[in-house]
Parts: sequence; structure tokens; C-alpha cells
Amino acid sequence: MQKVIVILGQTTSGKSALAVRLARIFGGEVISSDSRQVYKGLDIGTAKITPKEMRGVPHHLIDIANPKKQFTVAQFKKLAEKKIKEILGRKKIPILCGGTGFYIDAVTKNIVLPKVPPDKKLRKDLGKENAEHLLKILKKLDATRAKTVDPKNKVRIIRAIEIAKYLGKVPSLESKPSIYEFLKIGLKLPEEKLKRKIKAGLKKRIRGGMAVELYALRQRGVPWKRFMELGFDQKYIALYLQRKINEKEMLDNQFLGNWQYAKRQMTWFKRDPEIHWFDPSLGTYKDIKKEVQEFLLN
RNA sequence: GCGUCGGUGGCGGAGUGGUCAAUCGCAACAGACUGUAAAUCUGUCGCCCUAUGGGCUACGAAGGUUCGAAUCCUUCCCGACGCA
Repeated sequence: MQKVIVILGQTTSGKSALAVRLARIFGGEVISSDSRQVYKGLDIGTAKITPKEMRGVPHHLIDIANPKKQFTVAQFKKLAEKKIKEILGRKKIPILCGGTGFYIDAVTKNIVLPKVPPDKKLRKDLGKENAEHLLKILKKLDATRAKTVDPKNKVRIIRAIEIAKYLGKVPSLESKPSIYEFLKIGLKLPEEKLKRKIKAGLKKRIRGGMAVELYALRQRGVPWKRFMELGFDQKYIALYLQRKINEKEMLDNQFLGNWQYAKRQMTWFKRDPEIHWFDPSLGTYKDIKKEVQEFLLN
């Protein structure tokens, strides 16, 4: 089976740098698996790797989407699979690197996503209803899925309705075995160190012109409302630029957002027993390298 | 110094005689996750236990009134504002 390396972990844990190092040694190319770095014009705000930091290693799936439009897992999965194929075709090692657990699982667990594209109008209309009512609508279309969806999660129920409308019912969850073999390396920092890194990273992004960057997007017609969805950093900068919060509130909320996100990432990753965890602050690079080496040889 | 308003759980903030261990929001902790996933959503959240029940300590402090007080009275301490 052909091999693919996966580097995942919490925000600011050092995934990108590790990916570049491994890519340079083993002859790899990086496929970003980050749901925000796909957007063009959101460089500083999503802590995108810079060309210099790439050190000659090709990076994929960065800057491929218009921030005005919504990018989705399904698109990611399709593109990532295409890139994996291409990279392997060049006799190089694909390295999936990022912090979006769902995106990574979509590829590594080969989750079969129903081929029903988002229906903007339907979502908008149904969004006005309450969860209880939505569940009733779903029950009529697909009683089975109605029993399993989170009954209070409108987003989920609406998607289920969307699928049921097109396919008659929501197909049961399927996860086909992947044609690739994956080695999952997880990076996890101790709490205090992670907090410090998040703070430092935030400072750097602010000084680096995160607000200016967002302002430019705004000038290009990205509505304020959209910033709310683009991530915690951009959300609070947008509120600050609109003078709805002050500078301190912005910084506090941004830190909190990053921190809570890091915790949420862990609850996702925790349930995957295949991940090999390392603490990058302990000089574990050699161990990781060894692990990768063995994986590639077998 | 006088006057007014106020002091509630980690924080903000309800409650103004019983149904209050105390609405709610935040944080915290745990978790879910079928094309929004940096999103969306759920549970727990004073302490202890033989735990869909029981006990203890609590609403600035100390007394008091009452069958019963976070809620009423007195004094004291602290804060904000007003008058001096």
C-alpha cells in the first residue's frame, strides 16, 4: 500500500515546521488540512506558512478558495485525494498537515459524504425555524436519521433535511477502507506552554498586520457578517474595526478563542487510537523521524 | 461627617419572607460531530455521602424578629455616588 504521512495537533504546536523538516529529509510534499488556510487573503490571520518557511517544499491546498464563498469538507476530500495521487505519481511522499480533525478523518477514514451540495436557499429558510420543528420535518422525510441526529443541533438537522430532500433518505454512515496507509503523528504541548505559544502567536499576528489584511478583504467586498464565520481571530478584529468592542476585549477574546479551539481539537483527536503523540517541546524530533523512517521502510 | 444606593457561587448578574444550593450569561470540566468543522451542538458545574435520595456549609460580618430569612430590623465593615 502506498504511504501517506499525517501531521496533526493543536494550533501553534509546530506542525508546519515539522512537516517541512520531514518533507526535506524524506522527499515529501505538504498538503495543508486546515479549513481556514484554504482561503485567499487570509495569510496572517490563519498563521499560514510563508514561502520562506516552506524552504522549497511544495505546499498544496493553501490559497485555493475565495473567502466570500464557503469551502467544505467534501471539496477538501476530493482535492486532497487528487493531490495525494499526484504527489505519489512524482514518487514523493504526501504529508497531510493541519489541525482540522474532520478534514483529516474525511481522507484517512475515507468517509463517504452524501453527494448533495449545500442548498443556500433551503438553509436560509430552514434556519428561521426552531430545532424542534426542524426535527419534525426531518422525521417525515427520514425517520431513521431523525432518531440519530443531535435533536438540538439545527445545523445538523438542516443538513439531514437537505440530504433527505435530494436522496429520499440520509444514507447510513459509511467509511470505506482507504487505499493508502497512513502514519498519524500528533503534536501536543503541555497546557502552560501551549498557552504561552498561543499568546505569542497572537501578538505576532497582530503586529504582522492581521487587521490590515482583514481590512483589505473588507475593501474587496467581503461582508462583516462573513468575518464572523472565518475564525475567532477575524471575528474579533471585525468587531473591533466596527468599534463594537475595545482593543482589550478583542485581544482577550482572541486568546480565549484560540485556547478553546485547541481544547476542542483535542477532544476530536483523543478518540483516534491510531495517533502517535509527541511533545515537541521535549526535543522529540529524532523519535518522530525514526517513527517515520520505520513506517516508510515497512 | 451626613445622605442615598449597593455588597449573592471563579466572574458578571437575577432573586427582595417559604417551592433557593439559589434564573441566566461567561469561564471551567467532560463530550458529540454523515458537504458550515477556527463552525455547530450537548451534559456537569458549593461540599460530602450507602446518591432519580440524603446530609452539611452558604447570599459582606455579628446579633435579632419569625414556625421559617439571601430576602425584614439593629450595629459594624467595605464600595460607588451626592451633600458638606
